[in-house]
Amino acid sequence: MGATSPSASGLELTMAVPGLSSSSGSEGFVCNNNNNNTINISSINGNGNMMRDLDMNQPASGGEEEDFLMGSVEEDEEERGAGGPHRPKKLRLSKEQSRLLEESFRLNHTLSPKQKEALAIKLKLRPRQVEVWFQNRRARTKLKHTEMECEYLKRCFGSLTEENRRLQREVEELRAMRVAPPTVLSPHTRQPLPASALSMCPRCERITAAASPRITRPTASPFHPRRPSPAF
DNA sequence: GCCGTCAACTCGGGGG
DNA sequence: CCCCCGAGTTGACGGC
Repeated sequence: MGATSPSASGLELTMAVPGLSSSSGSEGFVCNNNNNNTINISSINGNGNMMRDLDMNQPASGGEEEDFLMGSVEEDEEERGAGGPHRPKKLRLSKEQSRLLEESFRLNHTLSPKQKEALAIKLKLRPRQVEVWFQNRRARTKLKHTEMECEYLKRCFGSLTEENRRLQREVEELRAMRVAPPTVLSPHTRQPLPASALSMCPRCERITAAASPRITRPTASPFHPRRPSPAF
């Protein structure tokens, strides 16, 4: 589904801050990535994670998307914006990053700290970003599953409603028959069977002797084979 | 302009 | 107390 395909067409990640601990407490961190672009991290959020002033996106310069470190960073763009606390520009993971994340998600839906660290280094993301990606990915998976389950239950509800209606009709018909109940003779004794021994075939809607399959059809059950019921 | 997607956030709770 | 997680929310962004 769409979860695996980031719609980034032309926007690529440019942030690269490998090896930053989420509780390092350092500020004003600046580093260069492979494309000689600078990343400026100038503040820390409440959890001790550095979240602000990360310029992560620039329009791709028309190059190959293989390189997940393309693009450039404008320094301090956030700093002059309104003064208040603003989110950094939205990170769009590159195709390669998404692919690798999906791949590791397929192998494992949760990451150990070591795995997280390794993956973060591999992807040139912060461990926190990898962690968030996995959290969101799990949430998306669960949501998708819930939606599928919901659709399935709706279908079940529909078919059960229909069956309920049919059974109600049968009940009505049986009630009507009580006025003049049919006499079914036992094939063994040739005596009339009690009403409790009778039942209605739902398909042909004939009264049959429920307990003995040999009464009306020697080789089969008194009822026709059931329609396949929805599998739970 | 609206809407869907998604990275990143807050909050509360469980486990060690 | 710390770390991690899930749930819910926010806000940037792209597509229409």
